[in-house]
Amino acid sequence: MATSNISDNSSSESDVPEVVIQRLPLYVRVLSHFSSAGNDVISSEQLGNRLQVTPAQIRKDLSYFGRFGKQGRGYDVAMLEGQLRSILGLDRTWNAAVVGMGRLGRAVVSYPGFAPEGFKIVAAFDTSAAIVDQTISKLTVRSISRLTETVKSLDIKIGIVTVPIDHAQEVIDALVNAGIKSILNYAPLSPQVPEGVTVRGIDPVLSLQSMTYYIR
Amino acid sequence: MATSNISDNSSSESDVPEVVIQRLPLYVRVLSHFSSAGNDVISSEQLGNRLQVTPAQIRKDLSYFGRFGKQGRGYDVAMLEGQLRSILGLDRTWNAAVVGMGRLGRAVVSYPGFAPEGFKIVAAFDTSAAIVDQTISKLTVRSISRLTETVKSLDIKIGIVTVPIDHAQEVIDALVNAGIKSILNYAPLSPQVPEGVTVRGIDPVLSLQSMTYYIR
DNA sequence: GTTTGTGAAGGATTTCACAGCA
DNA sequence: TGCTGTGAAATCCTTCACAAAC
Repeated sequence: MATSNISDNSSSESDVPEVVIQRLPLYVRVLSHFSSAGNDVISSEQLGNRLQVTPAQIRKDLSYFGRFGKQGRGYDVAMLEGQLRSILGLDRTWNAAVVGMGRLGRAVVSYPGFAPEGFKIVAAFDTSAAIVDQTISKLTVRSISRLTETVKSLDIKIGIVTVPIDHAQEVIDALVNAGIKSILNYAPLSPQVPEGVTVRGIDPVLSLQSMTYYIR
Repeated sequence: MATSNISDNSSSESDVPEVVIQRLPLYVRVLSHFSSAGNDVISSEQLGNRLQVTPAQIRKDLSYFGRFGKQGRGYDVAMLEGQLRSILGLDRTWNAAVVGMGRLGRAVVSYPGFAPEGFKIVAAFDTSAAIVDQTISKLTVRSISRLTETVKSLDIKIGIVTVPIDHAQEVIDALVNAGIKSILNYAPLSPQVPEGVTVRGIDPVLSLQSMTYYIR
């Protein structure tokens, strides 16, 4: 986990390296800025400059999925963005559930950055009777006992864990039991998950702790 | 980022791979849990099990820094934790400044996870006259024009960027100009920084966008 | 002239496997 | 016996360099 803090337990990967998959969203982001700026063609060198990545790496990464460029010219910005979005599964919306409605969970459900990218938080869970049934950011908090049922009925594919560390593993187990295969984990812990479940950790302390090495 | 989303522009690295440095904080974390649980010896296999890392990798990682174990026995938990903390520079406190006191900045300054790990947020900055001079979580918000002066006077070594994307690069430039070498960036952008400055990005959307590949 | 796509080369990281020590 | 530390091997990832396409 850069920060990393990543755990991919997928079983039979096609054979695209995990690192490549993680760079694609960066490319999508730059392409979308580039097209907003009115450019409709981009070269691997221009794309690389924005991301401090070599042009060769970008071309190699893209070559895992097809031939998207034109020699002598570069890539059509809108087309490449569309292709990458489709490869990543970003050409649809994804429903997510947040578990843990303390300070952090509240911050997450009210974060305005998810929805524009197609990630919709459609349910919020907590154990505390004091919080269950409250309405937070238009979501009625549910008891965690209703997790599996809700995951099914609302077609939830992503779990976001914002509980304190001492309940994080059990919440992750519950999400896995409910059939969730993608988990965004804000708890400062490397959870155990079965094969086929992907966890990404968001852990600012871990990031700080590795940066200090370079300035100590 | 891994969570990825990392940019290390350090110049003359000793020659310890960056990935190794990023795993050390994970080891520290497990060691600290382990010692709270009352164990005083741990093997590379036990440590690896907790983190889904092979024992060989742990031993190899540690071997960059010295010989900390005892054959036939394992590692003294407290000793190893202390050594790793010292290697990472975690045996002291670090002062940090948050720039951008909107929703995200407020969440960051009130996050209780930094202080126990030795990261003290000692200053908060914003551009908006409406916010400057307000007190948020015991910090009086300062005008960004006082950045360099404050970095010096408060011995700030870490910058935390929580401004909107369209001001993020200029804020990062300002931090670099003020002499900051470690930046934790919450803005969804890969900033340009000179050599010798390390940036770690916290970017939940990017994490989600690479997970969907595996479930699409 | 420019820039892609890609085998081949190079470099980096991980894993193996075992000698050596407690 | 049990487990570390570490060269060597294996694997993985990045960069090179150039033929082909526009």
